[in-house]
Amino acid sequence: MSEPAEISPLTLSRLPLYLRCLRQLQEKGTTHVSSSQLAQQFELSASLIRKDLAQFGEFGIRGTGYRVDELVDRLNGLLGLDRIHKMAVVGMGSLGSALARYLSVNDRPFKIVAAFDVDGGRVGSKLGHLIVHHSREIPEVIPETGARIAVLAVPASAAQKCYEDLTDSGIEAVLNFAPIRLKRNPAVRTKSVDFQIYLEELAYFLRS
Amino acid sequence: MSEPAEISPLTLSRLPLYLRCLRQLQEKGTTHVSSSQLAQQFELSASLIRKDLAQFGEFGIRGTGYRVDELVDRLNGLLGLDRIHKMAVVGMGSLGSALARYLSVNDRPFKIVAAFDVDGGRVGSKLGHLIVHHSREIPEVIPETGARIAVLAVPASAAQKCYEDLTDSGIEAVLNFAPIRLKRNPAVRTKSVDFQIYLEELAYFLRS
DNA sequence: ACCCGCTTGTGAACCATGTCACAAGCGTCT
DNA sequence: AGACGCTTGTGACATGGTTCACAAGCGGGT
Repeated sequence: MSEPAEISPLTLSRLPLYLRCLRQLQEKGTTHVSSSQLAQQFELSASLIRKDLAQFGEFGIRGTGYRVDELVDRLNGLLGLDRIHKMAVVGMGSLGSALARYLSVNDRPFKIVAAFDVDGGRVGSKLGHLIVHHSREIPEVIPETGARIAVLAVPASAAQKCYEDLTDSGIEAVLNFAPIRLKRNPAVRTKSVDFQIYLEELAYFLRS
Repeated sequence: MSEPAEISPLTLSRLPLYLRCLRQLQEKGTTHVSSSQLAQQFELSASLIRKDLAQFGEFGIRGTGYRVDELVDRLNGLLGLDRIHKMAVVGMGSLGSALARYLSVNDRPFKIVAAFDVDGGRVGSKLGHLIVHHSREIPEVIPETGARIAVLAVPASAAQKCYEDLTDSGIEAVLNFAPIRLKRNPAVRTKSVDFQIYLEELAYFLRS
């Protein structure tokens, strides 16, 4: 079809999934894969996968399927995973530290370039070869480091303030883990991950 | 209307949000609230909130709004948050430990009653006043403790095996943090939280 | 007792998403 | 070269969710 006008959010959420699966196939040496093979990997319908992929041009080969290498490259480019993404982590409590470790490993193109906290015991300490800054230094340090993504792992009471400091400092995307509904800056892509709410959703199914 | 036939998943995901906001209002001493007041707290439309709430009977008062106390009680009951929910945590790495701390605090009705890992250095250690068991003991310990919810925080390579052990042991709901697409047991409510994928989604918006 | 303002509950229109079914097209085998 | 099997790309349909608009109804003030 035409060029990526605007990917629908649900399609977008599946692309990284496809990509992950394709990389596994790539490592196994598989060169081609059909939509129905992909479909049974995840629990999705083959036609949905085809529709998702067809939005970015026709790179399937009828009768054969998709070339794994080509699809990986294309999706990587589409998602912007062919560049390095610099991230800042705010809040170095147990969750923030775990996330820092968790998100920067692997061959992923996400690198942590700054860390912040307000706790005197943690400010100045080391995260790998990074120094933990005080959160009040966000406005200076963020532009210096060039971070564009921030991971927010502070207590709910501090989250809104930190969020605003970050967005004011030029951060363009935020992944929030504080259990609070942020008042969003519309210019900044903001995604919230709220464990408490997930648990409460699960609890609903256990009211037997 | 009639009794909770089956709540749609999107409605369900908003109910905990409402509840959290309502509890805050309750603490501030607010007795009544209108759908439009709630709407501007989150970024939702008032009519959506009314539709969500109207599914469980009419407890709004026309001209006035909703009674906060009543709504809190009703939603609490609906989500099953008026009982204690026993949870098991599997994988006590940095993420698992952080989650354990994070999810069991507060006045929330979720209590951790068992913890598991495979690492010799961690098995036998203490989590609060709990002992960390070896994961191979899942089939015995889960039924003993009566846990119905499990939090999976193990490496991707171990996740499917652990998931199956858990569901075979009577676990009824799983919150998975391993970066992998689980082959699900249809009898078990399974929710996956995948940080890597969230980051990749955000990266898409940064391909300037 | 009545009126008036405000807010709910809800049917209908609108939109997004996913499913189905099938024509178009590639590759292979004879 | 031609026919066949398989798989994609895609239009038409079905489903589910949200917004809109408004009648119904509560409560306070006169």
